Amino acid sequence: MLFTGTHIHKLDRKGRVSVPKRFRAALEREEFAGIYLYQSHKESALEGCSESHMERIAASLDELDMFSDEADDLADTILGSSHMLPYDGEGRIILPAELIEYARIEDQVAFVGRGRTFRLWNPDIFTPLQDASRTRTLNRGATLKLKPMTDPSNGTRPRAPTEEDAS
Amino acid sequence: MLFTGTHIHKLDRKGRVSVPKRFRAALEREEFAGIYLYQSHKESALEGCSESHMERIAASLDELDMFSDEADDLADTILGSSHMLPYDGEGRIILPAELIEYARIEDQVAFVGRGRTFRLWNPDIFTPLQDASRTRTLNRGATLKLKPMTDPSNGTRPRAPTEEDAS
DNA sequence: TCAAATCCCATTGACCCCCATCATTTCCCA
DNA sequence: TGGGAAATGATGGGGGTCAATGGGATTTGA
Repeated sequence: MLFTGTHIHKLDRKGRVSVPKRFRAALEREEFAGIYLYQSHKESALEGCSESHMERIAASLDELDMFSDEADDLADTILGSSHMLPYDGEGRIILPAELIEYARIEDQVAFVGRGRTFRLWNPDIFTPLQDASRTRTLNRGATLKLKPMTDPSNGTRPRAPTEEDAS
Repeated sequence: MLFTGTHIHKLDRKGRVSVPKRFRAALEREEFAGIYLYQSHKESALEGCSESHMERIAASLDELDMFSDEADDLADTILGSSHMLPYDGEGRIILPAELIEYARIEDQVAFVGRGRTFRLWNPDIFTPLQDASRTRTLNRGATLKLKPMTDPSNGTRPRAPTEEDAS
């Protein structure tokens, strides 16, 4: 139920690309047989997630002030630009032209796991960024402070994020 | 539940290596029958852990600001570069070429226990480092401050008692 | 009526299952 | 206590299976 690893697949001339088997397996329990994609506002990449995660995003947006500029912008960029993409019989999706263009994808697509979400990249763009990321992490001496062990019986998050988390 | 000791195994010509029995035993209760590996950002080695440990990493990342640069970097270097490697029937994994190259592994692999995680090394690289590290520890007179015993519900029992234990 | 989406089937190559052998440790009993 | 048998873990390799891919045929919808 985690998206991990980097999987590079081909974009065929019909605009189709196979969703990695591991990712499909992580989404097995979802009601909708497919994925959601929207444009990343930070990177030249696409954000991908499950239907239930998309609902979580919508719910979080609901909690922001309905009329704040921030909520407006997020709603537009995430919900407004998101695409619901069903698999075909072989577990492929059709990448909409708008998204291909936005992420400057050519003939290959890198599916990059980020835990509960994932990203789609042009591998030629992602690889150097990942190297840079690794270097920054090393220089920063960053280590991740791990959460205390939770009940191993369910492995899920203990709570929903709150506004304090953003501070 | 702990990874301890150093175990050197052979990498065969199909790129497979046996995971030490002791390590597999430590992972017995995991849902996923296999291990996760990713490139260490500090050493010429691979970091290994269980699925539930990877879940912990993902959950910890989730708590950082979703859009912080640091969380982004860590997600790319850990979650994005991790490989989910299932055992075959004999308890072996296939080491991806990318990881073999990164850790400069040749025909042997050293599995080095580090408690809740472990590392994979080229033994020729690890052994001298281990000697150096032992010397440093001695010179420094380092001592470890032990945590108090925690609740008996999960951590303390090393394993279920077997009939042999009665003897 | 045309274009795009979906279905269907063929191909291929990597991965995984299976079994056979080898090495090591453990066990048993003289 | 030593030697040998049995059990267990590590290693090697063949071949079947399935995920990824390509492309034609059929349907859908504008």
